[in-house]
Amino acid sequence: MLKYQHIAAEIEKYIQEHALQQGDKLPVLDELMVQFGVSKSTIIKSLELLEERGVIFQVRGSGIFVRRHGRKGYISLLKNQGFTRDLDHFPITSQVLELSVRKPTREAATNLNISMEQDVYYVKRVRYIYEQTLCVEESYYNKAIVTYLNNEIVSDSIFDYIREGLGLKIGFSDSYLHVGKLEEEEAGHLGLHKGDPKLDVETIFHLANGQPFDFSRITYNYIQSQFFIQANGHGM
Amino acid sequence: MLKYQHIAAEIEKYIQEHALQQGDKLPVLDELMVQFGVSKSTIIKSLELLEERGVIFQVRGSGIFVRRHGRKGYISLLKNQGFTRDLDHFPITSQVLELSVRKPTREAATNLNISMEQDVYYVKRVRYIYEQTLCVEESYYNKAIVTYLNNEIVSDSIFDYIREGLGLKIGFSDSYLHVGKLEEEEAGHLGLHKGDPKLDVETIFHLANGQPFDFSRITYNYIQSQFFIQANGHGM
DNA sequence: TTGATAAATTATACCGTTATAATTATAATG
DNA sequence: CATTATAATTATAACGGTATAATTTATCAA
Repeated sequence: MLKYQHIAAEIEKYIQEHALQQGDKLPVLDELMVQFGVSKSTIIKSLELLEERGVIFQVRGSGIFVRRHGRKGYISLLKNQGFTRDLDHFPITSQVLELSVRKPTREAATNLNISMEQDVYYVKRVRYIYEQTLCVEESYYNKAIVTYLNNEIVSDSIFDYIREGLGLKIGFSDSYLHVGKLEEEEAGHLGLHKGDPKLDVETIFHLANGQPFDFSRITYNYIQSQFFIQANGHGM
Repeated sequence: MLKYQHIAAEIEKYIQEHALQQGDKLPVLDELMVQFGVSKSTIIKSLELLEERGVIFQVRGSGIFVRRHGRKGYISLLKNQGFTRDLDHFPITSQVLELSVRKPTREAATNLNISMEQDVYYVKRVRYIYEQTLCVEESYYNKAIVTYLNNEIVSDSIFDYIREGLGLKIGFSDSYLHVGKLEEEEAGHLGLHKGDPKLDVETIFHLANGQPFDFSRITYNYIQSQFFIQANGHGM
């Protein structure tokens, strides 16, 4: 693990263990430098990482402060690993409805940037939180990249497997959100009624080298659907 | 304007003017250094900014590449200025339903971190795209920070006024999303029916020094509601 | 006490450099 | 020709430093 990542993790751990609240001040830069025995630029890199993740914010001339969202049980739309992290104190289970190799739909092929003759893994899952259905997920994985999947992997965390099992580096993702009304079939899976509200999230996941490897559409149960986004000033 | 911001803007302009597509390669670091006549760290800072904004991605050992989302007409959930930027080719208009000084609700007071006796500006607007209603927005501005508002400002861009008119620096924001069914009153404003789907987005906007100054809830017309989010690997 | 002014604190911009890791291109090998 | 080894390219990590801008604190004057 890189120095700056390690330091960032240490600082984050410190914040959690000491239950620091929004606005609480952290040690100043020079102090952190001495404390961790690294150069200024390394500390700055760590702090930038934490700022990007929404853990802290920095004010020139003033200091480094804790930033914490108060609401629990919300799913982050930025960490694209979703539930596993945010809802880790909640009992999440998966039911695999289908796992097969097939040809992609036109839409999937376009988003994965492959031809319609190339093979993909198709995965359809229902996710539960407590006894309630959380969402239905349909995913297409480019089989040229994600060469192998089985029921065990798919029941667990596919992304962990891609990282550790296949040794691939996951990069960025583009998500598109739509609100609409449930179709009959979707409503059945979610235990809701046709015409009820739904949130569809389409995401294209890319490797660190820019190749798209996963196109997925998740349909959320509107009753369980709470999301949050932390935006930083630079994007504005 | 800072050097690295200026360079980032130049690079972004270059990408747009030359209509570069996803995957197209930009000049290498050393070349950019020479081209802009600045040090390596400054170029790196510019590229980090563009990466954070989802404009480019970098691959070690390979190069700097263009990243572009293909779909038009989607509202970014990260640039919290919303429409003005994303939909700037679409005719967006506002109708101010109310502008008044009042005491905040308990919820607004909590989120603005003030007491219920302190004054706030209350703004209620409907936003239209083409002839369709896009959303209804209710906002509470801490009057101790946003000292003055009038109808003209509120019809235009409140955030531009806060930045330029009041000289305040806007920092980060926390947004919370819920999907639900429209109430009678909301449906009326949006030209929809009670029980139709809706997306509620609550956002707390902070100044760069961490003070919350605006708490707003936007209810979107589900028919016009298309959003996108670009996530970067570091957050994962 | 108040208000203005100066000083100290603190994060940020920017410079320059060395070392390293990932990728890609090239050469060597069978 | 395919495979492997090597070299070149390229972004990233990490060091250390000076200058600057924003904020907070201390100082002083009224």
